[in-house]
Amino acid sequence: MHLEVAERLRRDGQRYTALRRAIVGELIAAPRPLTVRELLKSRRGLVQSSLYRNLAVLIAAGVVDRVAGMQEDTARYELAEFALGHHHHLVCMSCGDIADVALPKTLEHDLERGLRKVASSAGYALDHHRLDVIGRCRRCR
Amino acid sequence: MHLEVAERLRRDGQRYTALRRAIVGELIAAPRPLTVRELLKSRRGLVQSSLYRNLAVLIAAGVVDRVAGMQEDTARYELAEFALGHHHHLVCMSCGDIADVALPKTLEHDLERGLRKVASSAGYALDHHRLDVIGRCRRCR
DNA sequence: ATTTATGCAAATCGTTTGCAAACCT
DNA sequence: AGGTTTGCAAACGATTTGCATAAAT
Repeated sequence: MHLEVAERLRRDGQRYTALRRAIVGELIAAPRPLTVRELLKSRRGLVQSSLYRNLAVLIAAGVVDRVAGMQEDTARYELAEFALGHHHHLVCMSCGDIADVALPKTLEHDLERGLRKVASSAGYALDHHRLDVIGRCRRCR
Repeated sequence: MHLEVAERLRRDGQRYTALRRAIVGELIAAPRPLTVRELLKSRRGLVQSSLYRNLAVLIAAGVVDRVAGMQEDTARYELAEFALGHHHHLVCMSCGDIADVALPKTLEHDLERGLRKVASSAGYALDHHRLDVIGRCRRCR
């Protein structure tokens, strides 16, 4: 994975520094998208501004995706699709927790096809979509 | 529409003040979700804090929904589903513009069914979903 | 040697809150 | 009067930026 990431950064004219490697390592280890606060706690001595700057670089290089939580005041970050595959998010409306989910392939396919049509008939060129499933997690039921 | 809104506020123990009426009026007139900045410009003398407070009241009463834009740093507001019907958003990844769209009924229905299954098998109780279609609008093609 | 990344502190931006005056019933 | 809403200013929290130092090529 690190090799792939390094390659993507190189293609974008960016270095794969120790800090970036550490951040990517955390994201690889995490079972779900992480907030900046979580990332900061995971590594002592990690500085906010550097973290934000590196996340921006990683996003620009297509290595990381920024995803919105329930209350959109705190962003979360996860590895990009090339690493995690296409998926969506289950968001708990009570505690804000997030889990990754994938749709059945046929449904995802139908959806994709429908969206392309809907987008083009509105004059939009479809790039991608994001789908969040809002509900209550096991603990918050 | 204002009658319906008044009723919902009343049910929530809230008044339908002139300011709230004005805000709802703007949202009714708008062809798409509006930002706080847009709402502020639309009415001279409208104060930020009052606007935010009233939006909170309207959201709590189920009259308004808050929706996330592309770069989730600026929220947008629109009338709730009871007024606009269930729909999704086309978001321009270049200019950030937003348009409302609906999926074909059968697709929406299949999606709903699939999501319920996916959610429950992850231990979540489905509440609702949000689907954003990201692309480039006509002008940004 | 020159460019790029980092840490630290200060600045920004959207949003929220405290408080006193205005409003409604 | 008694509780609610409003305006204004200050407070907040997430994110960004300026600048001097450290690291990488």
